[in-house]
Amino acid sequence: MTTIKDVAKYANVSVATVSRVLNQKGYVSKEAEKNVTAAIDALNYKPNAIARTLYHKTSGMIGLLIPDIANPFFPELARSIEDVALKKGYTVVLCNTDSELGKEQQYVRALQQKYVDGLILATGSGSYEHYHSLDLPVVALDRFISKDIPTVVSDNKNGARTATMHLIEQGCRFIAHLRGPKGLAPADDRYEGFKEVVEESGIAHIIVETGFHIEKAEDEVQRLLKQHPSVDGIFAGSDVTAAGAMKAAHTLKLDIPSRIQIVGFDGILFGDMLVPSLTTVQQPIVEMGERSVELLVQLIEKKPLLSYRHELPTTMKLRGTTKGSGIDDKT
Amino acid sequence: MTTIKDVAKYANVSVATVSRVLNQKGYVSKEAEKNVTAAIDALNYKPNAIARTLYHKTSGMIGLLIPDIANPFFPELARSIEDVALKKGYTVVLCNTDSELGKEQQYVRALQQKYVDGLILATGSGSYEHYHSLDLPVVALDRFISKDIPTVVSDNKNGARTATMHLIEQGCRFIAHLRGPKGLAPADDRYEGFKEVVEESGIAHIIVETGFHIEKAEDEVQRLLKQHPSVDGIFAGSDVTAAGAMKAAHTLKLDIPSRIQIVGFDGILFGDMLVPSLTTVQQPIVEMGERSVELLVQLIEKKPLLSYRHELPTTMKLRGTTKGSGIDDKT
DNA sequence: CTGAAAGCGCTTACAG
DNA sequence: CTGAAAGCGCTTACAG
Repeated sequence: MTTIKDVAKYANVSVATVSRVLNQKGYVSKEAEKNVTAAIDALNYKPNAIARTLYHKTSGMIGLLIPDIANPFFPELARSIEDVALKKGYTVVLCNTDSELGKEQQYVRALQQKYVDGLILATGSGSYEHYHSLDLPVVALDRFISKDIPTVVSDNKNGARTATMHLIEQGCRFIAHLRGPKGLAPADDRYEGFKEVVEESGIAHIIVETGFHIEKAEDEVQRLLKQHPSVDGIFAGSDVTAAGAMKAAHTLKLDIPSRIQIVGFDGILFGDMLVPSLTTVQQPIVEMGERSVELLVQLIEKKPLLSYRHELPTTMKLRGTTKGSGIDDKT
Repeated sequence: MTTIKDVAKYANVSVATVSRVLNQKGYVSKEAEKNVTAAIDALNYKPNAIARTLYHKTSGMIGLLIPDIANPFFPELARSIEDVALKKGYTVVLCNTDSELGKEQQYVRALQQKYVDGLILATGSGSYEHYHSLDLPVVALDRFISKDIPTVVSDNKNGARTATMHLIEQGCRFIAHLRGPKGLAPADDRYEGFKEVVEESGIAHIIVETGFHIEKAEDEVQRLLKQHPSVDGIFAGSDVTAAGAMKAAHTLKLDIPSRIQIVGFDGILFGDMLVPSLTTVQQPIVEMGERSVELLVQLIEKKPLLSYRHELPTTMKLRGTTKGSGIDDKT
């Protein structure tokens, strides 16, 4: 690799002068600048980012900690984060933690040693104390960590309310909720929203613990529908568990949506690949990714934040697993 | 951050000695070692990876270039790559190129400036010349770049052969192939495998260009099935296009698999979430990721490679979209 | 406007 | 066995 020294020699100036034209700061004569630029071109010189990092203590890298990129909610999120980061000149290091504290700490340590400029946390082992002593900009995404850490979430509770009301409006009289992991704020909020609406309207309901696992959802829904044949609506805590519910309904030969209606949560791409396509609460996944990068960059640049909690609105996506959308409506 | 100097001062030795115990090389007295270790603990010292990188010209990072992490084939691949990399002490930088040469070059440049140790290329704009002048270890994954770049692919041709034969064995008499992008080696190989089998066996067939896009596949298959109602089997070039075919069949109220049978290619997770679950050619995704990291590390460590072409076997995954699997078989 | 020098935090010959 | 010194490739006060 050619270095700044080579360029300086070629242009007949000092390395300081080369550095000045590289960074467009300090005075440089037109003459010198021309020679340096020519030398850079001639030698195809690219400044060494590592040396710069060593001096500036800032690497232009951000760490993205997620549970598992193979979980279909995260690729879309990661994609939008990476896009914005690239635009802002940052590079993204991908870290799959499986929500294990050990892996999380291993990553954080490795990232800190590399002078990453900040972290986006979309994972949580449940214990977050160590992030406070981190002395590193951190943004929580789709998770709540603490009040002094900027948080980007979608409006899970209202999304859940809307979904539940939609099921009621479409005629459901006994609604099950497939509840995500207890203690995980988004799952808890969706549960709350569901509960509020069914209780306000006096609709029969039942809660099933499925986490966010498709197999678990499939098994539990099969059991549920056998035990309670009058269940005619399911509000799943995620699109993945909604897919599990659809499989269960299909196995029991219950038609969707005429016999049983299903609403998911997330709005990930594969919901549209299902048959019928999945009615769901669309999270603003792209905006969530964008906002979290923007906040992180503000933190990195030590600009003041207007707000520490960013709750983005969800939208109902009416498709084939509920009535009244015009699609797949067989009633 | 505490530095090696702080540790040296605390332990009453020189920085050289601290460095020696850090790297376990050179002679250090028991006494000195004890003091240094104690100082490291007391100060919670972590060596600065950037300074090390500057000296060694090796960063412990590898770049992963893929078209789009939101394309459901890549998350599983990225996950296995990241897992193996972590075990081997490497960190993965995620780069979505959209198969655009410009983005690709922008990334490669940024990564080189950061002294990444190597690149895994699972993307291709079609033009690869610039990788030869790169002077950086590179492995091609799911792509062929050139003979002197180690390549990891699955046995696409044989996988396609097996899939096609399976359709024939299950009684198909007119088979369509949804062909992936022309010029992309894996898509071309699958097409070749399909063509060989249908020609050997004299089965009626038709080729439809769908790329790897679900909407395109859905539209084209609808048109196809109207125009050629006797088509009773579809070999899709990917699981995503298979999902498109399933949607089309459903719209036309053609039962799967009794009226039309479908086989996908890839074996990504969501195939099992469909109803009926998708019969497909399973690529050894995890092994592909593992192998590519192993090869890259061998290259980085300048160890000799036994082979430059690694073709991993696929397996038929019999599920509900073809007959004879025992699942969803309604004939 | 420009260059010599110190420093970012390490590692490793080289002397001793 | 140990330390002083040079060097990895930059940047930026400081003098001039």
